[in-house]
This record gives sequence, C-alpha cells and structure tokens, in this order.
Amino acid sequence: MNIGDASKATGISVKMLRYYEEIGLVRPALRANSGYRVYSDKNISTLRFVRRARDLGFQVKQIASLLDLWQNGSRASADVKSLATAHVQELEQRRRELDEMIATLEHLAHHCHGDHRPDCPILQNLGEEDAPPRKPVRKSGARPTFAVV
Amino acid sequence: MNIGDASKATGISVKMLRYYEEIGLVRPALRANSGYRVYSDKNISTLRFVRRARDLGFQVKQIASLLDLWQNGSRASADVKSLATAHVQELEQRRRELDEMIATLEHLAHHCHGDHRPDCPILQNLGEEDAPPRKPVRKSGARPTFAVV
DNA sequence: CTGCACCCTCCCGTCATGGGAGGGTCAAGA
DNA sequence: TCTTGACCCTCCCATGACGGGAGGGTGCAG
Repeated sequence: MNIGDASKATGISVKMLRYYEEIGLVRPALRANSGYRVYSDKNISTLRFVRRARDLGFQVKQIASLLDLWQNGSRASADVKSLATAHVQELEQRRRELDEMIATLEHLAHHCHGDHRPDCPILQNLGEEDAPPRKPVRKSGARPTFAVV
Repeated sequence: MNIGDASKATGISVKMLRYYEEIGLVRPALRANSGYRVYSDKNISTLRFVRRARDLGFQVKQIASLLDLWQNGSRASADVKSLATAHVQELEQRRRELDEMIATLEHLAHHCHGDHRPDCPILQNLGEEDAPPRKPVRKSGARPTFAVV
C-alpha cells in the first residue's frame, strides 16, 4: 500500500501521515526501492487508532501515550482511564467556556432589533467601561487543538 | 500611559498590544520622545472592546469588523446582529463536536474498570476495525481559535 | 514512448500567542 | 551624581496541527 491508499484507508491526509512519522508519533514506514512509503495492514490499524483518538480531541502527545498503552499488553486499565478522564475534564472546561460565550452572545443578539437603526446592545456591551480586568495571562489548560475543537 | 499600564488596564498582554498594532487591528499608538508607546483613555477603551470581543471567541478579523461597526455611527444594527449570530452558530458547531467527544469518552471511561488489569474498552474501541472512513478533508468551519475555544 | 497519476523532499503560511536576546529609558534611592 | 532595577524597544523564533506548492522522480496504461 502506498501513502495515498493509506490515506484513504485511515482518513488521515497524506500530509499528516508524513507529519506523524516525522514527529515520531508512528514509526517510519518501510520504503520501496523507489523511496515510496509502504504500509502494512498493521500500520493501517495503528493509524486508524490514531485517527480515532484525534477525533476524540486528544492531542498528539496524548495519542502517543495512548498508543504506548495500546501496544503494551501489561498496561493497567487505570492508566488509560485516568488519561481519558483528564481529557474529558479538559473538554468539559472548553465546553463551559463555549457555553458562556454562546449564552452571552445569544442574550445580546436577542435584544438587538437587527434593522437599519444603529443602536445595538451588542456593541454597547462590548464598549462598556466596567471590564473585569482579568490578568493578561493564559497559560494553563485550554490550549488550542486541531480543527475540531 | 505606557504599554505596561495599558496591559493592566485592558487585560491584554504587552505582547498582544504590540501585535494588534502590528497587524493593523488597532491604530498605532502615539510615541513619546523615548520611543515608548503612549496610550490615551480612548485607546484604552478601544482595547477593552477588543478584549471583550476576544473573550467572546471572535477572531481577530471579526473583531476588526466589529470595531468598524462600533466606530461607525451610521451602522445598521442588522449588520452587527448577523455577524454575531453567524459567530454563535460556529460556536454551537464546536460545542456539538465537543459534546460528541465527551459523550463517547464518558461512555467508554464508565465501562473501564480502571484497575491493574490491562483490558480496557477505551483502547478496544480506539483499536476497532470498522472505522468510518471519513474523508481526509477539514477545510470548512471549525478552525482553531485562541486558547478559549 | 508518452502522459498522467502518484510519490518524494523542502520550504512557507496559518492563527494568536509566548519567549528571549540585545539594547535603550527612566525614576528612585545611596 | 551614579547605580540599580523596572520598564520599554525591536527582531527573531517557537508553538500545534495542519495545508499549499515548487521542483523533481516513479510507475503504469495506452
């Protein structure tokens, strides 16, 4: 199987297949004499695992850990579970943030008549003076992930 | 007001204040003889507007549009509203995706006993063979934003 | 043999943000 | 007056998870 077939089989773009290899998430594929990457069924199922984890919003580093656990027969399920629940908590945190934004915006939009007149509670709210000064710090948790989030 | 004070007053980091200026989101601040940026109260309130919009998950380009509308007395509230509701829909899309991930993971984690034994439905699920082949395409909607997403 | 689809590497762009080097400015205190 | 330390400046690089494209090789069908 060449990389294009592997892409179709896994749902991971060709670019990403090469990238995952480059960053060491998966072991380098074997090469044909031509230099083309060659994928085995085992490679494919590993990659499929990766895609699924990615679909669940795991970051590449976490996927690496999951892969380790997956391939290590003597793992403890507790390790997997804690990884998963930690991730769930992060997702929930992001969801809370989204909820807040959505609620605020829907509230404001609901009170905006949305016609030719200029007055609009959305802009009024954004322009108010009482801004909660919130530190210019944004280091923990909630980092951007790939597209899906 | 120097940039550090502006940062404290707005909750935007010094780095970001310079960045917003650089990309043209806000007009360049005046400079003192020393070369230091000097911020007026008006500058501060504009920046506060920016931070609020950012807190609501708007991207920089959208914030630029909002700023235009804000500063343009002859705007139509309909324009603001449509911008806002489009954004809400995007946030809702992301929330749906999060919901799906969370539901799946919680379900799996719930059935994982999480002890010393290796068997674990989470890994089993990720490793299953029936992966929905989903195209390796991810171009529309759902792009990563800053931290909060 | 030609054409086309595929593959290769290498480099750059994205978006919002932080980090740090290397150096100038300013005000308070000794 | 000199020093110290807290600011500020610009410039460049890194992040994460991708995509785009140039420039060139490979492989197979007609």
